[in-house]
Amino acid sequence: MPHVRLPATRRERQREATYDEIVASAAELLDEGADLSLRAVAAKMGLTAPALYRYVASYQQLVDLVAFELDKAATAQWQAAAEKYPADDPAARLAVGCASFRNWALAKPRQFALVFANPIAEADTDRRELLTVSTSGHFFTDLLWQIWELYQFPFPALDDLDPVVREAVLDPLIPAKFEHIPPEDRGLMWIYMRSWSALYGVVTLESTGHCDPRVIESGQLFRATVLDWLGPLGLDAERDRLTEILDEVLARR
Amino acid sequence: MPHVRLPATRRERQREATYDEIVASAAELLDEGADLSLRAVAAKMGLTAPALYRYVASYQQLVDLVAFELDKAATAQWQAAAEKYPADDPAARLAVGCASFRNWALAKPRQFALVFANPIAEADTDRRELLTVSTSGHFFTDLLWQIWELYQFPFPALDDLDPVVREAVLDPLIPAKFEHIPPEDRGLMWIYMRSWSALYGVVTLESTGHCDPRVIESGQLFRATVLDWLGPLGLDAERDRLTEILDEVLARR
DNA sequence: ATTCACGGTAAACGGTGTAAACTATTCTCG
DNA sequence: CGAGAATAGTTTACACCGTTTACCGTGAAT
Repeated sequence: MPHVRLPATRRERQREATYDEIVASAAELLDEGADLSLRAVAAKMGLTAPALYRYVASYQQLVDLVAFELDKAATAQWQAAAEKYPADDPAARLAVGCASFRNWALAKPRQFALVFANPIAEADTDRRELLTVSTSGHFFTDLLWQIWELYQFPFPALDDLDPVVREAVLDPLIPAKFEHIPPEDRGLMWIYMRSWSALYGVVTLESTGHCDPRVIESGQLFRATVLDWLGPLGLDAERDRLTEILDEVLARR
Repeated sequence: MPHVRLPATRRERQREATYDEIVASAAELLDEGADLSLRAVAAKMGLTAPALYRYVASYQQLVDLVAFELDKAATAQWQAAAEKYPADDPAARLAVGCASFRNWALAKPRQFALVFANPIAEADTDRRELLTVSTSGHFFTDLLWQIWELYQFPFPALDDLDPVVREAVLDPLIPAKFEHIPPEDRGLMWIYMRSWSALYGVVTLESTGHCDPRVIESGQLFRATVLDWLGPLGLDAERDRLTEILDEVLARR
């Protein structure tokens, strides 16, 4: 029985494989330092450009597809690294996750830009929806939730939140595993948004190069930013241990 | 005497004017929502595309030129807004500056991406040099310096800094007015890098749209991020006043 | 067995950045 | 003043790009 994944018809399986080949070819292009283009992807697959339109409605959709899969693949990588620490040590896992995220962003700035710096118009609801299923978002929210379960750090009560923000944390439009968080604990999502903003900020600054290269090399800006969050996450007691873990992963780069 | 600016020869003046027309045309294009392209700029000027190569060696250089001028123009705007508060109130000026920066980034996301999210390879020394003269950087470092003169907030001693970082603050490769800061006070630059990283982070997150639109609309993420920096900048006593100023500017959007 | 959807092709359009060769104007210098 | 050089344009051409249209096999479904 040759590894049945879905009860898909033959044609459907073929189609799925073609999608895989599309993102594989795109990933190759990016790794080679070439720009991502519809025509180049088609050529690499031995297809003519218009053929790709059977799979993707526009160049933008190709980009979104590739971005989604790159995010997924990268997250799997961070997750694997994080799982060197046991499931009952989510703080260590988060430290590894953050540092791995940065390592990836610095190693593959073009891929990072594609996934995380790609402008998304407020009006474009389709592309917004794509955002909500981003794998990396789920990875980080889940870790934050586990840390809270263990360390019970404080977060704002719903009543203390701005009404608009309250709405946003109750029914998030951002990537997050929030379904299992009871509504009254959704203040946690605010902590998530704020910490993600901080992490996203340094990493974007460093990955796009709008920063002194020596500062990037030293990793101090990133390190300081992450360490500032240990307190708010109730991890003060773990400071030394987590710092060591962080430095170890950063050194791997 | 008709406004002599430089003892330039006739041709040089003509050339300068053409440069101005280039950035003006490019700015128009962006404001119209069209993409920036060499050919479109040329067409708008009534020129043929290759003619622009007399002024700019490549498309990338055109982008850099436009980015530089957009940054300059935008900074002038923030500065004008900030100067509604007196020179001896740099804290108020910084609050206005930060909020104006955000307002601009949200109002002109394409321009923001051009100036601040435009990837810069570490190797490209020419483009790196361009960064060091960016107007906005000078604006913010200057304000931070003035705030320090007035409030004397603490900053790390050179000896407490990572050696690589110490090098970077002593001889910065980033946009900053640092010449008048005595070497022993260059720890200030570290505070600048950290605070700029935080400001850049939220604003980029919001401007590129990788964020819940409702959270952007509320301004709470940005507000909270900025307010977190009042403490480190010695502005705790001014908290209420500065918050009011911040909210007033944010409401202008 | 016929129909029809699917996945591909070729050709074409308008757009992009860039290189080369050529030309007209204008400044500079002997 | 006139010759020569530098400057600022042109035309033409090339190789890409995304996208549309019309066309055509093959294979699945009725």
